[in-house]
Amino acid sequence: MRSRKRSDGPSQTAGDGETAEAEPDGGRDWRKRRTRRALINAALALLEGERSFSSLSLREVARGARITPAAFYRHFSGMEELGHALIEDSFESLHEMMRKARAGGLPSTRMIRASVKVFLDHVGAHRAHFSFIAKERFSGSTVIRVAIRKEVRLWVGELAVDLSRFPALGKFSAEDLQMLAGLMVNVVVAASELVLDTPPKDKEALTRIYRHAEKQMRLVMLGAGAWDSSRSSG
Amino acid sequence: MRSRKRSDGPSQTAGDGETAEAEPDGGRDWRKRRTRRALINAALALLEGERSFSSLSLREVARGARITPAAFYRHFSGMEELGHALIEDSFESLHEMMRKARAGGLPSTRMIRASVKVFLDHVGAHRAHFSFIAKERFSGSTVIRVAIRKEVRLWVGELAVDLSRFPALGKFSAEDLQMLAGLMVNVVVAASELVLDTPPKDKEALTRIYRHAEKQMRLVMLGAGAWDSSRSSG
DNA sequence: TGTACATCAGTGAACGCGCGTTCACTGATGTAC
DNA sequence: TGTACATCAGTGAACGCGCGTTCACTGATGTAC
Repeated sequence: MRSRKRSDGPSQTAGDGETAEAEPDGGRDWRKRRTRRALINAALALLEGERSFSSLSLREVARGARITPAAFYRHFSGMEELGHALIEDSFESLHEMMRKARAGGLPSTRMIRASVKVFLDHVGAHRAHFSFIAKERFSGSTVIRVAIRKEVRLWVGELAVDLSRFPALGKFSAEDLQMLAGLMVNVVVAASELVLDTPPKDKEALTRIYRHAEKQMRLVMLGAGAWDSSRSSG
Repeated sequence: MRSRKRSDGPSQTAGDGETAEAEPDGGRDWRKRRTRRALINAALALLEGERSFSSLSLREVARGARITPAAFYRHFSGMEELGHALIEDSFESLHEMMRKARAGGLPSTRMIRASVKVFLDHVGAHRAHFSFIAKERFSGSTVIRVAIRKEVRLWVGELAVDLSRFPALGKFSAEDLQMLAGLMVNVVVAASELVLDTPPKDKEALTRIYRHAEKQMRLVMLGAGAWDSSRSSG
C-alpha cells in the first residue's frame, strides 16, 4: 500500500469494523491495528469450521494473517490474550444488536416473532463470532469461560431490566425477572446453536428453527402471564 | 453381562495389586477389556478439568492408562474411535438415569422439584461424563457432534412420549409435545452446565441452581397449561 | 526546509519438545494333540 | 496328563513434523533539530 500522507496528526480512531478505513492513515499505527485485525479475523475464520480455539496454534493464526510467528508477539502476549480479544470482538457484535433491538421497542406478545427473527438473523450474519462463543462457552479455558459467562449474565440482566418496564410483568419480583430473562435467553441461545449448525442456504431448515424458537418463546410468555412471584418461593 | 464394580469412576487408573477376585477371569480377554476401560477412564479424568477432547493427545491418554502409545492401537484405531466410546459410555449413564426416573412415575406439577433434583444429582454424580457431553456438544468434531445430537434428540423424543401420557397435556399436538420436551430439556441442560462449573462442595450455590431450574420448569409448566396447539401454527 | 537518529512491526533462522505412527520384538495366555 | 505351537496385548526405539519461543536483524516510519 502507498502511504497517503495526511498531516492530521497521529490518528486516534476508536471505531473499527472489519473494513473500516474512514480515516486511513497509512502510518505505523494504522498498519499495526490493521495487522491486529488480520490476526483476529484469521482466528475467527479458522474457528468458523469445526475447530475449537484451544486447538488453534499460534503459528497457524500468524500464517492466516500472513505474518511470521514471531511478529504475533508484537500484538498479543500469546494465544490467551488473543482469546480475550475474540470475546470482546464477538460480544461487541451482540451489544450492537441489543441496542438496535431495544430501539425497536419492548418485547410484547405480538413482538415475539420479530424479536426472535432479529436475534437469529443477527447470529446467522455473524456466524464466526457466535460460533466462537458457543464453542468456548463450555470448552474454553477457565478465564475465557468466566469472561463469556460474565457477558451472558450482563445480557440477561439487561433483558430483565427491559422486561421490568413491561406492565404485564408487574407481578414479577426482581429475582423472578432474572429467572424469566434467563429462560428467554436459553431459548434463543439453544436456537442459535442450531442455526450455526445449519448451512445458510438451507432456508427451510432455518425457518423450522425460527418457528420452533418462536413457539417456545410464546409458551414461556404464556407461563409468565400465569406466574405469581408471591407463591414462587416455596 | 456387565460386571458391576463399586467404583466405576474415571479417577481409577490401571493400577494393579488388588484385582477383583473370583468374578472376573483374569484371562487375556478380561485383561484387554480392563485396559480398554483404563483408556476410557483416563480420557474422562483428563476431560474432567478444563481440557477439551480435541486437545487431548493419544500419548497423554495412553500415559494415563499406563500403557505405551503403540498399545493404544490394540483398542482403538485412533482418538476419534475413543471419542465414540466416550459418547456411548456417557449416554449409557444418562439412559440409566432416565429408566430410574421413569420408574418413579410421570412428571406432574408436584413432581417438578423431585425430577429436577434427580437429574441434577445424577449430573453431579457423573461429572466426567456430563462434562464431556457439554463440551463436545458444540466443540467436537462433526461426527462426535452429530452423535451427541442424535442422543439428545432421542432423549427429547422419549420425554415427549412420557408427556403425552399426561392428561393435562391432552391439548398438545405431537409437534408441540416435542417443542415442550425440548424446552424442558433446555432448562435442565442449562442447569447441568452450571452444576458442572460449581465445586461439588459448594452446596449453597448448588441449591441456588436447583431452585432456579425448578422455577423455570414450573413456569414452563404454567405455560403448557395455557397452551392451545390449535392456535399455535400462526 | 533537510539531515541524523530513534522507534518498532515484521523477518528468518534456530532451539528443544511432544506429537502420531511404524516396526520388530517379547513373553504370558490359550489351544491342539 | 504334558508338550509344542499359535495368538496377541503390550514394549521400546525410531522417524519426521509442527509446535512455542528466542534472537539478532532489517528497513520503513516517525521525530528532533
